[in-house]
Formats: sequence, C-alpha cells, structure tokens
Amino acid sequence: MSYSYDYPHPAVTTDIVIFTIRQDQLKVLLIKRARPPFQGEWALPGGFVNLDESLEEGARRELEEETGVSGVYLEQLYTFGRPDRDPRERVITVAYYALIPTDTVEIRAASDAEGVSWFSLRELPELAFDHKEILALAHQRLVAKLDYSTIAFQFMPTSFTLSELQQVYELILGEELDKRYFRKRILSLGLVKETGKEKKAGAHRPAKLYRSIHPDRVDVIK
Amino acid sequence: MSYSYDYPHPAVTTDIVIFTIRQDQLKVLLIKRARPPFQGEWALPGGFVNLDESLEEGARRELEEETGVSGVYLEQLYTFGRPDRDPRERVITVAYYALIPTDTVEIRAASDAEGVSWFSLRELPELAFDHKEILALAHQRLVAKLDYSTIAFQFMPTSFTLSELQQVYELILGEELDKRYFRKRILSLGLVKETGKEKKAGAHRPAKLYRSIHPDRVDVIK
DNA sequence: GCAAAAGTGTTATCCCTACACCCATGA
DNA sequence: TCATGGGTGTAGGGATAACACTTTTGC
Repeated sequence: MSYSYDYPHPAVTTDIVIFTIRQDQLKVLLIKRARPPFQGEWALPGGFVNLDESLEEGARRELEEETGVSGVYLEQLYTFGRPDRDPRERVITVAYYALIPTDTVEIRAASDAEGVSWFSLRELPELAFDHKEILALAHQRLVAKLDYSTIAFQFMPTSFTLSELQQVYELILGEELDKRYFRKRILSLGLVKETGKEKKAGAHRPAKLYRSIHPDRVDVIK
Repeated sequence: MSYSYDYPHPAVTTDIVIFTIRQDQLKVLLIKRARPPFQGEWALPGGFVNLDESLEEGARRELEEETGVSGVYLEQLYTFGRPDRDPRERVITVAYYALIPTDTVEIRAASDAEGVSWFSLRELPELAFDHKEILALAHQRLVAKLDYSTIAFQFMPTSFTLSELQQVYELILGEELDKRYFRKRILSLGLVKETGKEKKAGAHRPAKLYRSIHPDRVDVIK
C-alpha cells in the first residue's frame, strides 16, 4: 500500500513533554529509542498523526500509549519544522506538554527496564532530534504560567493541602516562598475550597484539605 | 510527477494574520479566494510549505508574496489541524502573525481590485476555513502581549513620538490611557531614546522623536 | 491672540513583602 | 513534654493611579 500526492508532503508527528512531580523533583518522561535514527538515545514520546484524528487527539493517544494516563492537562506548545530535524524525511512535529498529578497510580514508566523512565530536569541525558530544545521551551512555558495561571493545580491530586501546593510552586520555581503570603494569595483567588477533611501526616497538627473549584480548567489570574 | 509514501501524509500550510495600523484602526490583511474551496470568500493569506524551507521561511515567503514586505516582526501563533478543516484533503496549518509598521510604503494590498484588502477588526467579512478562529486567537495574543512586552513598538516607524505610540496602545486596547503615566512608564523602561529631532505637525508645539533601542527585538517587560 | 497638541510633578492609595509565634498532634 | 509541620496578622515601602496647568507652534 502506498499513498501518492501531486506535490511533496511532509510527515507530521506530535511529541509530548510529560511533566510530573516525583520524589520532590520536577520530572519528565523519556523513552529510549529502539530503532534508528538515534537508536539507543533518549527522546520525547511521540508519533505520527493519523489522518482521521485531530492534533490533540493524536497527542492524547500517544500519551495514553506511553503512560496509560488519560484525562490530564494537555496544551499545545509549539510546532518545530526545521527541514533537517529528522534525517529520514521532512518531519514537522507539533509539540504538546502534559501535566500529570502526583497521585496518579503507577504509570507505566515505573519500570525502568522497558526503556521508559522519568528524568529530573537537572539530570537530563542527551536527547535525540531537537528534543532538547522542545523540552527547554516546555519548561520555560511551565515556569511562566505559574505566575499568571492556576496551572500548578494540575499537578495536584483531587484534594491537597496548601503546604503541598506550596511545595509544588517552590520546586518548579526553584526558590522558597513566604508561607503566609502564599496562603493569602491562593485563598484570595477563590479557586480552591475546603473539603472539610484533614490530612494527618505524623507527629504534628493535621492540615486542612482543599480541592480545586475547576479541576479541569486552568484559570488566568492576576 | 507524483510523490509516494508508505503511509498517508497530511498537507502542511502556513497562514498569516498580518496586522497593521491604518486610518486610526487596527487592520488585518485578507485575500479573496480565486478558486474553490470557498471561492470568492475572504481568507488569510497562506500557502503550502516547501520541503526545503522551515516553517518560518515559508511564512515569510507568503508574507512577501502577498504584501511585498520583508523583515517585519513574525511570530508563530498556533497550529490548527482539525481533520475536516479543509474539504480537499487533510491540511494542517501552522498559523503565524506579523506586524507591519505604519509607515511601510504602499504595500500591495493598497489596490482593492486585486482581491487583497485591509479590514478593520470591527468589520470583518465571513472567512473561509477556520480562519475566523485563527484571527481571533491572533488578536487575543496581540492584546495580551501589549501588557508584558514591547510588541507595540513593531507597529512604529523608525522614529516616532510618544503620543503616536500611545495612540497605538489605545487603539489596540480600545481604551484611553493617562498621558503622564504612559510617558513615565515607557521612558522608565529605557528601551527608547531621543533622536534629537522633532516632528512638526501643525499649529502646535512640535513633539520629540524617539526610536527603539532594539528595533528588531520584542522585549519582555515588567 | 487663539487653537491645538506637547510636555511636566505631586499626592493618595493599594498591593506586596517581610517577619515570629501559637496550635494540634504522635511518639 | 517535646519535636514537627500547620496555621495566623500587622506594619512599612514601593509601585500604581489620579489629576491640571504651562509650553510651543501655525495661522
């Protein structure tokens, strides 16, 4: 079977930068390429877009194939199309990034052996294609969005404490925040509400649990 | 001549939202489609990406073909890929937006007869494909960037008065700004400098002319 | 001399920041 | 009772917002 066109067509893929927080670090999912080009090197998960699916559907399909996760936050990042970015043929990739909540149970990447693994942004290996550039842009976008949106909530489980949320901000920003100001600011947005439950976590006062008012939405704030 | 692939490939185009300021209005360039689909309807300029050019090169080529203009600000906006957005075949379009300075001499769209024309954002015709959506997103991006970048400078000629710059902000934002605060703020950025020349424009005090320190760059501010 | 846009300072308000102690719990 | 993280208020400083009159020119 072969497909013919009157003029040349590029291939179109989606690549996904999948972020999560594990072990108090911001991590990204990479897969070890099983085939050339760049065989044996680490790369972002991704693949060709089917002709009957939208770009976002393609990205979600790849995301689910690699991690088994669905229904998480996914946003288009940028489209990369340098003519020589893939040695096989002209490949244009529409890059997305996804945020996976911290409690999402055992996603496939748990097993290192399969060639799928979480990497801290501080300890990235060499990456295939222009994936280093894609990852850097995704990270930059994420950091920028912390400032003017509720994107960080997408890393949180259904209910969470304000200290947990603050830790997520601190991890991504790489700096410590003032506890009182952080709490005042988050609560003043009116975008989280108390669940009425508490989280007991050891020999100290239990923390109130909150949940997002719009768990499926990222609000622009400020 | 025909091109064959082992699996189906989409077509990839670039479409460009070309903004300028004319007649005290924010305008966008549209072309009347000469061929089906959507023959006779207005659409954004754009076209297929050549296999040996990058996406941005393709967009600049289209921009120059439609307007004769080169060297202006151009930024990737978003990639649109609904499977049914073009009735002919699967077409994925990488949308860009461009800003053209107000003084750029007679660009081709001047002649309405050729089926190329400037439209005020307030008086848009029906648009082909999903171009209404693309244009709306470009406008939204432009408005957002006014707030935290020097993108408005890209509409200005090489030298300009602060009142002219303020008018551009007011036009795009659709609201009046305080003259003193505006001047203080712009000057405090340190991104414009006096040319030493003045602009005489009628029966009133001449205005100092300024120019951008980085005419080729959009700085993030605040 | 008058009409028209250019140019200029001060004050009040709000928001952000910095900062330290008590509370509830488990061991 | 002690160690641990949860939870709370206030005062000072800096940035923002509001506001009106004088200057320079062409006619």
